[in-house]
Formats: sequence, structure tokens, C-alpha cells
Amino acid sequence: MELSKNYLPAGTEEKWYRHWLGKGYFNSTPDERPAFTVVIPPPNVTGVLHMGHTLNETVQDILVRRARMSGYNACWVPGSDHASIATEAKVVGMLKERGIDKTTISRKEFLQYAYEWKEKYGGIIYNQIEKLGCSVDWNRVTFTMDDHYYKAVIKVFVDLYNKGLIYRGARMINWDPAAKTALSDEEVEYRDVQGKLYYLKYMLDESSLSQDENRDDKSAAWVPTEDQTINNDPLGVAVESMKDESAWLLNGTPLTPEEINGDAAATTGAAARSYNYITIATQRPETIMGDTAICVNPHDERYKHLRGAYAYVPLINRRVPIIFDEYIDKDFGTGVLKVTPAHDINDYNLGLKYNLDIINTLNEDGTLSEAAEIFVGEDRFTARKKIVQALEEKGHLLKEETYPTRLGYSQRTGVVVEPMISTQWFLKMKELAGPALEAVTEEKILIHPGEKFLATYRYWMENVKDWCISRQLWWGQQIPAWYDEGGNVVVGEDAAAARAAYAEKWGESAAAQAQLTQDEDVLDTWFSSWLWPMEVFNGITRPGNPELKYYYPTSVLVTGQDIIFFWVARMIMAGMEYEKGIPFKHVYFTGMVRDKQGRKMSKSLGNSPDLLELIDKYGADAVRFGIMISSPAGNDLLFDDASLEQGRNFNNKLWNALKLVKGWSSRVGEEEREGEAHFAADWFQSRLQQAGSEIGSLLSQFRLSEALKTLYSLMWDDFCSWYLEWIKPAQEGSLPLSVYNRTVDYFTQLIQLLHPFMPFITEEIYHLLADRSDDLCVKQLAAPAQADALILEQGQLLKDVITAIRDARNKHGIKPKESIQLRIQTSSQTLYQRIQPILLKQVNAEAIVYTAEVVPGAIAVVSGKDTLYLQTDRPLDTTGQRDNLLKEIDYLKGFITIIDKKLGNERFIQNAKPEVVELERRKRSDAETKIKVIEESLAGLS
RNA sequence: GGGAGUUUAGCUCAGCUGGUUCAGAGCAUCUGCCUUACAAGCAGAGGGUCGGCGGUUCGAACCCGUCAACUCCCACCA
Repeated sequence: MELSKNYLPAGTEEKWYRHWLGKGYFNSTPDERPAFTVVIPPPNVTGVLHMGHTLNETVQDILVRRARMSGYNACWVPGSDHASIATEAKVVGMLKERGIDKTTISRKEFLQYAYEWKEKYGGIIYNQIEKLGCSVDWNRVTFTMDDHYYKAVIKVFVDLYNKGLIYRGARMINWDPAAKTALSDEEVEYRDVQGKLYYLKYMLDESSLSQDENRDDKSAAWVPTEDQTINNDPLGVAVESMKDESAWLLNGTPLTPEEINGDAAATTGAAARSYNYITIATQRPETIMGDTAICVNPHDERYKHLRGAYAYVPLINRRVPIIFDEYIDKDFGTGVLKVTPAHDINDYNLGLKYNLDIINTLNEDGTLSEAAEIFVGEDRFTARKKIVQALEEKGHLLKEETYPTRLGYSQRTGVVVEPMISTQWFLKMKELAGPALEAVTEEKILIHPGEKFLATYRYWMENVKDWCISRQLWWGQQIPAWYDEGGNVVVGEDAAAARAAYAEKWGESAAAQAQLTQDEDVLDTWFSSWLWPMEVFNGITRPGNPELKYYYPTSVLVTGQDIIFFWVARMIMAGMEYEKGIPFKHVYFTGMVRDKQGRKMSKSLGNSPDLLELIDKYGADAVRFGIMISSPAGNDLLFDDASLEQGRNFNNKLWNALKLVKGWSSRVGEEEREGEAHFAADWFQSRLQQAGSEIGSLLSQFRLSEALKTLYSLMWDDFCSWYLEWIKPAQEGSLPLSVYNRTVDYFTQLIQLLHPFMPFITEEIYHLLADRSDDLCVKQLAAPAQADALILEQGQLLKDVITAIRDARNKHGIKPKESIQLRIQTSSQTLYQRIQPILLKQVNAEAIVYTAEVVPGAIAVVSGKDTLYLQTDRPLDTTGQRDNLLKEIDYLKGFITIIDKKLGNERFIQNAKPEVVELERRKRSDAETKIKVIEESLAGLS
């Protein structure tokens, strides 16, 4: 069969993937072999694979394929994640395009559309996983909304609720106004943006101002509720009274808007107050209607006189107290903070501390609510503009300045997140975190690379906050909580169980009458994915089943370091809670894929390549190679097409090696040229053994990129450039049968080592190289044997000498076809014996003569400890020779000076290990003999 | 503001317990080759004060201190 000039991946990849599937190689069922289990980090069901996935899946496939070839029962479970917010947002968008508004359809109808959507687009990622060559067990595809999975999530919720770990409560949460749902802290991304700081004038209630500017802290009307001074302070105002509207008004009646906003002339009337104000800097003027206090630092001299005073919120004229708290930074802005407890987490905390009113001025969709009084119904950003304008018109806006700030964005919808008070379900994390931290600190779970993440993991676990697990969505596991008309809640796996729970709590008759309705919300996606390593084997729904026992804990988890808290930590928690054991033995963190300028891959930058296009252009093997070769463990990967080209070239190199070796099959002859070919074969065998164990050790340390580099150089340099050239028969010559067979064997071993990295071309070569009835995919690797050190040394000597001579030929313009006479001055002639025939041929020498003498009129080359002399029939220009040799001597003399300094140092002799001292001595004597040799050559030159 | 990490050739990175596998690899560059497997190739070559300074040591890319630059995570000063 005629082989194409270059390797063509297109048809080949398709062919072999089908073949492997047909043979069922990727399917796993428990047997007597040890299990090697990997669960795929489930991609979003409606997503596409980006380069980050490509890296992850490739790493997993390498580990899984290697394990499959090493005696393990390898099981790689594929699947996808329902990704509640992301998917729901897409479905809502799709409905909108069809003219359907989500709010006008029922939950049931919506879910129908969502499932349709999932059926339509859910297959895309699976197709891509296939194209990439991933050896996943397609019988085990799991989706986080599968029936059993859904049940598992509900079961876990009920269990944790019954254990008292899940509770319902009002809290400040991150609100996504686009998705209209709560987000967990982890789902918020902070970005630096250019914001604006508005300086606003808040009028003071003059009548509330103290006459005595020096009164001390104790006279302050507003003190922290949790502060001990409340009880001790006779002047302190009772906490309860502060919430009493009347308490605010004790000091006088509010000003009318006209009075506040009017100009000075207009206010010189009956009231005849001299108005005063304070200036507050804010980024969010649209929240002023939610202000319920103003806060300054108690040590701020500028505002000392404001103790006990009140001010008026512009535009709506709410009278709010001025409070004092250390939290305020005197140096920021004007040192005055407007406190809006409903819309800022810090303000919320202040509100709790001082028991302030909470006025929620925003609706769920980010428009202003009735409570805002003005601009009701306007979007928050439109409202901001209008309010700024209104403030300006009324003279409340003193100045605007640009201000760099950080804003929280929803990871799922990209909109600015709004802190809001809301009733949500929470999971207590403290108790779950303990065992999960221990599993890592006690090294039951090993994190790769290194200990880089241990510190952050520990910090997070020790400072973990309760997890907000409810989401105001429909796509997901609906929270199994039921409420009666009075809002009393019961939890159960289904309606019947909930009713039973209700009966237990409030009696049978109450239960019979109660109208129970289920909570509308669903659970956070991560509340399902944290069960992934267990429930893909039905470990939650059928605890202790044989499959779980066989496959769990899984062997290694490969994922991005960005979801260490979202997912990795929580899986460990769930594993410790429900299996009383770790979910995986190793965690391998891949870095982030960036473009070659180091920027994140993103749709908006357009620097995120399409995986299928890349596979079309370069082939899956080349993509896998390219992404792995430039992927140092744990570091970010700078993705560059150039590395894929390198991968494609490597494919081609292998392809051509195949063509060459195959071409020899018809030229196998008698056992002639025994010496040279057999030396080469012996040498490569040792080289292969050496490299094989190196690669094994690198892989066991998860240093995949280095393993691939080793393999690349072994195949390209040692196998193709050296070995195949050394055994290559002459034009009309032949190759000894035994050497041919050994070569086929080596080639096979090489592609076997490479197969986990580049599965398609290696399988193709495996079958083209010889008639085979088995497949490389499942061929078991042999343990590498001990390499022969002497042969390796001889091989190295051969390479060095050849390179030195080629260099000399190059520099002296001796054409490859021009033959030379070679004389070698060496003290170890025996080393040369076996390599001599190859050397002769490779450097095109007519003969080799070993000599103790200097050879006059020849090009002298120093290689290692030996000196090589090149002569040709034509006279040689040896002008440069003297200089080169002198330089060499200079270098060596300097070298000796340094060694002498060391050896002359008594403390070195005393302290250094004897073998080190011995080594230095040997280095010195070697250098000296070398100098002698060169000096002789110099003498011979003249 | 707190924490972690990085800094070695033009670029991306190795360099494990301090000492000849110590200054390395790949890519890029330069030189010469269309040599009958491969120009997507072959044969060679050049290139670095190991971020700066100080210390420990007989000996430092490696250990300690310090400064600088960059990166990430956490906290989120209106």
C-alpha cells in the first residue's frame, strides 16, 4: 500500500474512534483488576468545549489511557451539568426570541422548553469530547438532572436539614437582577472599573445640633446595640426607641422640601433657620432613598459637633440620625458615609449594629421600588442619571469625580450584582469543613502541583461562611420544603413525606387540613455537583452498592484551580459526610488557558479558538500535543497556534519514520554489516529503557508536559535522527532481519508510550507497521528493563564525535560528500571499537587511525577528552585553528585556577565530602592532559 | 488591607537534597544544504552577571534577609 506523503488525520481519527467504541475498550465493569477511576468535571450541558476544557480532558485522557495500558480497569465517567442559571438564562433568551415571556408560562411549561433545549444542544459537548479522542465510558453518561441524581440531591437536602445544618434566614445576599436570583459569594466576579464619586449635600437639622461642641462620647444619642456602654450609660437611649419614628422627631419637626431646597432668600421667613449641611461622597446616588443614617468616625474632629444631630436625605427629606463608628475611614471622601442598610453589605452591618431601619428601594429586577418614593419603576442605572440630574437642579450636587473602583458582576449573566436583603436557604459550613480540611492537611488527598494551594485551601476552610443554596429559578432541583398558609415550613423528600412531617409536628388533624405548597426555588447547581463522584455510581441513592465500593474513591480529579472552592472543596466535604472518606486521591490542577499575549480567553476579545476548527486544521493529536507541550504543570498556558503546528510536524515526522521503516521490510537480507547495525540496536534498546523509566516517573509525578517533551526528543532525535540513520542500509544494501525486527519492536514501544498523548496516529502506525490482530489502545506496557550504562556511554561518545566532526566540516567548508581521513588521539581506544563502523559512515571517513602523536597539517578538534584530526585530499586552510586552540587553552587554564583555589583552601578539603574533593582533583588532571594535548597540536600546526 | 506565588537565553519554561548531567530544553534567530522517510525537512552555530543588594557557607540559580517588578486568591472604603 502506498502511504501518503504527509500524515492525514481526518479519516483516520474517525475510523479509530469507531473501532475502539465497537470493541468496547472504554467501557468498564468491576473486575479483579484494580480500578482507576476518573469522573469528568461535568461541563455545562448546553455549552461548548473551550480551550480550558480541551486541556482538562486531554490531561484526563492521558492519565486514563496510560492506566488502561498499565493493568488497571480504567473507568472515565462522562457527563454534564444542568448549570441552572446559565442554562435558564439561555432558555429564557430563546423563549424571548419566540415571543414568549417566562412570566406568562407555568413552571411545567417552562421546564418542558428547557428539556427540549437540553436535548437539542446537550449533545454538542459530547461530540467534541469524542472528536478529541477521549476514552470515556459512554455507558455511564450522567446528567445532574437525571432521575436518580435529582433524587440524590433532594435526599441530601432533607438529610442535612434533619441534621440541623440547613436553615432558612434573611441575609444580605448577592442578587442578580437579570436572572432575578440570589447568587453565592463565589458566583460574584469583581472587576476594576472607572466609577464616579458624587459629592452630595445633606442638610442638617439645625435644631438637633448641640450647643456644646465638646460634649463627650457618652452624650451621643446613637450607640451600638452590642456595645456594653448601652447598659452603663445613663444617658444612652434605649435601643428600642431608636426604631421608633417619634424618637427621631423629638428634636423638632422635619423641614419641608421647599425649606431645604429653596435658596437662602426663600428661607429667611418664619422659620428663620440658618441652614447648615454636610457633604457625603457616594458612588450610588440612586440609593439615597434607602438611607437611614449618616455615619462618621468618632475621632473625627471635624464632625464632633454633630453628636446627636440629624440630617435630611435630599429629594425625599427623610430625617436620619448621625451616628459614630470606627468603621468610617476619616480620610476617604469627606469622612462621611451615608448608611443604606438594604443595599450595601457594610451598611447592612452598621444597620444591624445600630438597629437602623432597612428600606429596600429596589425591585427584584433592579428597578426602583415603591419604597424609593421617587423614580419608581425606573431601572437602577437610569434612575442614577435622573437622580444626579435632580440633585444638581436642587443644588445638592457639589461635585463629581471619576473614581477607580471594583464592582461585583454575576458570573452567570454578567450584570452588576446588587446586594439585597432576602430570605434564602443556607447550609452551615463549619462542621463540614473540619474533616475536609483534615483530609488535605493529613495528605489523604494529594494536590498537584505541590503545596501551592494548601495555604489558600486551609484559609478558606477555616474562614468558611454559610453557603446560600437557594436560587430563584425553575431549572434545577426544586427545594423539598413545603409551607402552610401561615408560612410554617416542613421538609421532606416528597409531598407525602412533607405532610407526614407536618403531622408529626402539628398533629394529624392539622396536617389533614393544611394547604401545603412547595417552595418555588431550586438549589444551587453546585449543591448537585458536589455529589458528583458518588452519585455517578449511585452512591447517594443506593449507598454501599458494589460499583461504588469498586470505583470510589476515584483516583484523580483533574480540574481548573478556579473552582477549588466552588467544587473541589465541597466534593471533599460531601465525600467526608456521606462516604466517610475522600472522593479522590489526587487533585491535579491545570492552569488557565490564555492567549499568547497572556490575556484571558474570552468571547469579547475573540481570542478563543473553536476546538473543532482546530481539530479540522491540525488533527486531534496535534491539538492534544500542542496544548500539552506548552502546559507546564499548574502554570497558566499561553496558547499559540505555533505549538499545534509543532504537533502537526511531529505527526508528520512519525509518519515518515513509518514510511522509511516499512520501506525496509522488502530489503531485509543476510546478517551482514553485523557490527554497526547491532551496536545501534543495542544502544537504542538501552536508550529506550532509560527514557521509558524516566517517562514513567514523570507521569507518576503528574509532570505530563515534561514526559511528553522527553518522548518527543526520544522519538525525533534519538530514534529518527540518530538510530534510523545509523542502521539505514546503503542505496542497494539490505538490513539484517534481526535488526529490522528489533526496529519494528522499538517503534512499537515508542508509539505505545506516546499513545496516551496522541492516540489516533499511534494506533494507525501500530497497524500499518505490521499485521496485528490486537489494538495498541489496550496493549499492556511492559515494565522498563535496566539500561546498559556502558552502551549508553558509547552511544553518547558516538554522537559527540559525529557532531564535533560535522561542526568542523561545516566551519571549514568541507562538503558532506567529500571524504576525510580521521585520526583520533585517545586514551580509551576500546570505547571506540563498537562504534567505529557507524562513525566511519556517518562522517564520511575513509579510515580511522588511532594515534598517540600529533597530526600536523590537519584540522584538530577537541571532543571530550579526545582530539580528532581531520584531513582531506585538498590542502586545508588552518588559519583559524591556532586561535581556536589558544582560546581553548585559556579557558582550561582559567578552569584550573579556580579548581586550584578550591583545592588550596584547607576548609574545603576539611568540610567538603571526600567524593567532591576527589572529583575536583580528577577535573584538574583531566584539564591538564587536555591542555597538553592541545599544546602538542599547536606545535604541530606550525 | 491580608495571604500566596513568580522573576533563569528574544519568547515559554526545566533545573529535585547547595558541589560536572550546572548554567539547560523547546520555540524563535543565524549559517550551510531540494542528501532517494520527511523543506511540515537535514546538518551545524550563536545567545544568559540565574531581578537588585546584603548575609550564611570552603562553595549559592538553589538557604536566609531586604528591596523592586509582575501574577493570582481573599477582604471589598462609601
